[in-house]
Amino acid sequence: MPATPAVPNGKRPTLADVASRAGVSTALVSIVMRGAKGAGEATRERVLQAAREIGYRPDARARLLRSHRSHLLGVQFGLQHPFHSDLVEGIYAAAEPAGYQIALSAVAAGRGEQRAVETLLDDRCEALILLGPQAPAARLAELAGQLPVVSVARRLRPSVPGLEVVRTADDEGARQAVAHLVALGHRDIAHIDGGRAPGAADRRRGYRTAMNRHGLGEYIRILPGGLTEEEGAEAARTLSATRPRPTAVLAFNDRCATGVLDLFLRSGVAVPGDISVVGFDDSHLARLAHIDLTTVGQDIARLAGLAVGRAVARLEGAEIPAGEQVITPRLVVRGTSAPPR
Amino acid sequence: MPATPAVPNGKRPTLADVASRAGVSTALVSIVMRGAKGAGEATRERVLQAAREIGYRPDARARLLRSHRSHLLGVQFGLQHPFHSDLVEGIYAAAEPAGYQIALSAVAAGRGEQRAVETLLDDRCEALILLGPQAPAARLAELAGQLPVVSVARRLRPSVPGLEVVRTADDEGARQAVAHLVALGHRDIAHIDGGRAPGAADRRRGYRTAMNRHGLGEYIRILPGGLTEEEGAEAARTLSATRPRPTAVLAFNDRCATGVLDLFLRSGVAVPGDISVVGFDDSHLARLAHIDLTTVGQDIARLAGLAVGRAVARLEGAEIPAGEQVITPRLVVRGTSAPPR
DNA sequence: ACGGAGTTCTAGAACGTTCTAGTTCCTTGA
DNA sequence: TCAAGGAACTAGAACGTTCTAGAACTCCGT
Repeated sequence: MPATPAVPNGKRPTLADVASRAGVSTALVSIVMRGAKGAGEATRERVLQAAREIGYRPDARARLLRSHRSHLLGVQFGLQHPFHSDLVEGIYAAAEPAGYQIALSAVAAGRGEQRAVETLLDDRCEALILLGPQAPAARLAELAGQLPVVSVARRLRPSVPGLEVVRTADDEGARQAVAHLVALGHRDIAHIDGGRAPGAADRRRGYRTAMNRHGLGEYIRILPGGLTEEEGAEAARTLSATRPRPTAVLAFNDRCATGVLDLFLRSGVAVPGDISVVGFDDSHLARLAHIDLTTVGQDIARLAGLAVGRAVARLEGAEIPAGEQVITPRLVVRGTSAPPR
Repeated sequence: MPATPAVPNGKRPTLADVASRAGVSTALVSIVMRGAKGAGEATRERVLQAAREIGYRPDARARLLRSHRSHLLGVQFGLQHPFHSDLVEGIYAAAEPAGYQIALSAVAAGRGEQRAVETLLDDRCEALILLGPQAPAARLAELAGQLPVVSVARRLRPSVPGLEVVRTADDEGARQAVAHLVALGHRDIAHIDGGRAPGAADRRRGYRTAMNRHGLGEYIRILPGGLTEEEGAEAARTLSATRPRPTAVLAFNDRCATGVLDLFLRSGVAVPGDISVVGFDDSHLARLAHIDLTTVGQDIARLAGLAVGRAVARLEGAEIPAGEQVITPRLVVRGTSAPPR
């Protein structure tokens, strides 16, 4: 039972408490706690022992207040996006070994991006990592003027000065999906798009150019969709009533594709027998055995690692040209795509 | 364009900067920024103007360091649980009007509860709200000895002293589900459980007692499940091969139920024609038009509000007896339940 | 015996706020 | 005219750290 309350008064133990117990100065305790050099082996042990005994934990806020560096990366993410959850998981994993902490700020109903970013700034984050930000480019530029900012999964055109961008080559992903379907023998391939969501424009463009390149321009059909299951199902409803019905469909993302799958199953359209379905993201969802979705894999760990990497590089003064890191996606073939019959 | 950099040197503007620009003391600026009384109307305007001009934002950490109160609630949640996302959303909404800020700390692969809680403590949170904590009761008790702790959606038995518990009456929920199915005419009702997940034991118990109470003890069948789609699908696979096949199934939660639904659809078992399916949580998932799941609704907004409320009450010194807040769930009947044929 | 070079340690000033205890100045009532 | 009371404002000490100097001590070669 190492951590009994053990505080003289009611307050939380501080450097001074440890110091007086170990019979040294607070400065020395600080040195020991940070693992800095400049303390004798014996004293170090004694201090650590004292700290352990009274259950001392350094006060992160006081620490940050004093030291010029905060080693804090602010991450803005959407609570309702599984893809963001996966990214955050990757960001945690990448930040720890680099010696940085993560401050999370969620975008949710009644809590917009503006607010989310403000709290991060108030917490003195050194850099911002924004997942799929929807804020206008001007706002991002303004932020980028204040501190390093990394935008993940959103293309910015023209590029905002000082802003780092880490994204998947969405157009290339769409091209790969189309190529896969064409190789299977499909010709009539529809696309359910993501409207104004980040990446949607690129995926739409990639689909269109791929179709044209394969000489299938006449089959191009883009249905308004979105990034939720409901919007996918809605588009699928339209699709299933269309004659002739396409033999394959590329959905904006996995959530959207799941909605499509579900509606098809319910209305007796066999997948992949009657129609092939391809998603985008390779989120946890797609990998589930009972969904088993063919999808365009975004390398989430890589995106996260790169986002952290760019932020850290900028912070550590590397004079890298602010720029775009584009990651090539990789098609993951699973059970929802097959030759048309 | 109100927020140009506008800082003399490269640093972020501070109270002193505003003070010298407005020609007053830092103390007065502090008063004005906090909206405290004790400043003249004219000066107040002048200070605010100066602050606006140089783009001043108070430093949250310095502020917290000085003022004894931090008005910070630490929230631990699971990144991969949609139900937690919904709760967090509700917590944000409840905390704001109460004058509290939220610090998020995620539990993810490679980042356990221990670590998540430690960072919250380091940030000097005043109270902890733990969503579905898995930590042993002893650990929770230890925490509760240090600061107010609210455990959401996990029953603790025997009750841990000093710990606040906010939860849904899981057993009652299961009873409602069974009653609904029985009223529809079902007798052979199976339950896919949640193993060691928070709430699972209570739901299991509720199912069992309800079955007995309706004189259906001989039909009791509990399949090992879990809280993910995969585990639900796995159990459904077993179930669909069982003869005689139950005419209804109560799944541990909505994710699990979704897995069940999907497997049934794929294997040609009609829902609700051949078998009725009931979930638990009423998360976003269940409400999706294409899933349309009958489910036991947890009042998420209420749970969140209560969690914040209890934490705040304890902080503001209300000497409420530490105790359990149990919320009665409400069955939401949708499209996956119908009379057996 | 002495100067230099490490080491190990300490005093005290930051960091950007809020808080306590005043001080100054204006009203106002007797 | 004067004290009392309040409003408007300020100086300076906190808060719990880290950082900059420098002090005290040891170890060496000369």
